Amino acid sequence: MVLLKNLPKKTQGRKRIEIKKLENLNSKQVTFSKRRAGIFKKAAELSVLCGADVAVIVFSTAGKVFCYGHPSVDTILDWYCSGVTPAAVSDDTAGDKSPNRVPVAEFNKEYMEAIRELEEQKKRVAEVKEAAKMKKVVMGVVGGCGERFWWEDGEVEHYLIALEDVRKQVAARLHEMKILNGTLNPGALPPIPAVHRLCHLPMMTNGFSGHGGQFGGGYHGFGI
Amino acid sequence: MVLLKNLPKKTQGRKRIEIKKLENLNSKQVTFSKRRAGIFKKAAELSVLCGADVAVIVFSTAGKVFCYGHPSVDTILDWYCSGVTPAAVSDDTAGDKSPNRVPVAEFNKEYMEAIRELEEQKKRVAEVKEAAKMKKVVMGVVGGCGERFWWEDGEVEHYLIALEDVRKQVAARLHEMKILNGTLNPGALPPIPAVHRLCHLPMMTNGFSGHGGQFGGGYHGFGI
DNA sequence: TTGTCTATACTTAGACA
DNA sequence: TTGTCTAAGTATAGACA
Repeated sequence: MVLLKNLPKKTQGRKRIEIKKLENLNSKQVTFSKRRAGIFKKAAELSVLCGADVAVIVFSTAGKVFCYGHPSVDTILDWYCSGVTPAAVSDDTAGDKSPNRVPVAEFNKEYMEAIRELEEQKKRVAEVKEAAKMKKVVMGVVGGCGERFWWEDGEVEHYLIALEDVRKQVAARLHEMKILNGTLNPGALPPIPAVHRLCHLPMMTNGFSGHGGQFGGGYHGFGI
Repeated sequence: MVLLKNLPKKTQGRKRIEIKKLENLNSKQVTFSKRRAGIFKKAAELSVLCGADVAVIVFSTAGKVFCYGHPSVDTILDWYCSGVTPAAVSDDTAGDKSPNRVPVAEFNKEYMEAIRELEEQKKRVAEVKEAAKMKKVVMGVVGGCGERFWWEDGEVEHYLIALEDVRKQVAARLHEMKILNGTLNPGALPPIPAVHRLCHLPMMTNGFSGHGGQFGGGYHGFGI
């Protein structure tokens, strides 16, 4: 039975759209805002529900950065970049048969070729590395691509770590709060100083024993 | 009018859940899989619809890494870590009044304090930096946290860049394909070698002129 | 660990403020 | 650029394979 009352609808409601580049600038911006918030919320929910650690980084076409991370974007990036995952830490000399490698050998020929080339490059790097006599120093990158320096003592490292800790706390507190409710506008943030790429967590090379409580208080409770 | 036919429903349908830690291991794992896929799909859609560049990194509690990125996770991380965003590149000496800074001055006292401490740390680092006589060398980190070395010539850099290019292509091709359809299982991936944190894109310190076509062919078309 | 199948809960396009 | 309002398009909880 169909109601023919034909009462005027206030809106047409949501309309299906194709997933393709939005041409209208305004709707593109609006959609970007809404969906970005949606993704952050989903990420936060995944984090809470499953205890997962998540980082989401989004660049708008205008070049603005938006990000979300739990326990913090930097923490996730540190883990990711240093490959601290137990399941992922594999012996690089084991070759494709290692159970820890991605089982994509059959993906396609192109992939196989790339892998081969990758291994070759690795060998070359290893050679050069050895040629460099393995000279080791403590070092870091500060302030951006153009401002590299190095030192051999541990003093500077101390400052850098302290610096990072502070920044982490600030960034984490800022982003974590109320993301779940969509209340906080996860706005553009200042870029992470390159110093954060410093690999200063040698104790984390083979486990995750310290996942949760990096910042003492622990703002796992998304509340507030 | 209510239909009292009372025909047996096949399922109860989706049920509302609280956003809190799932205790049941199995449902936690299932939820993790489904929602993770959902987020990747959303990220891919955002990327296509709005031309945004996105990276999503997820660590399961088991320590597995799952990620999605467009144009690639590494590219996004490079941009993020080096702070190449036009809108985000600000004069660090400008202080909180700089229009490019996040307008969160009023966020709360804690934040203000943290910022203050941050600035102090920065000064200290700057001091030490100067004390180090700004000695500059080309350097990198290869293989992980424990294997640092440096060199002064540009030859090694060449290899490292080549290495990264190859890896980028492989990773990008692997993750981008069919994420939109949820067809490809965005499985756990090998960790990014620490070498990727090398800041080797000095030409990207002040603009985004080369966003899209990093890999020649350009796999913007998610199709296939 | 992933795919399928409902029935629902949740997200969001479009219009407007 | 964000919030509101609807109606409709989607994602997904739970059960099973």
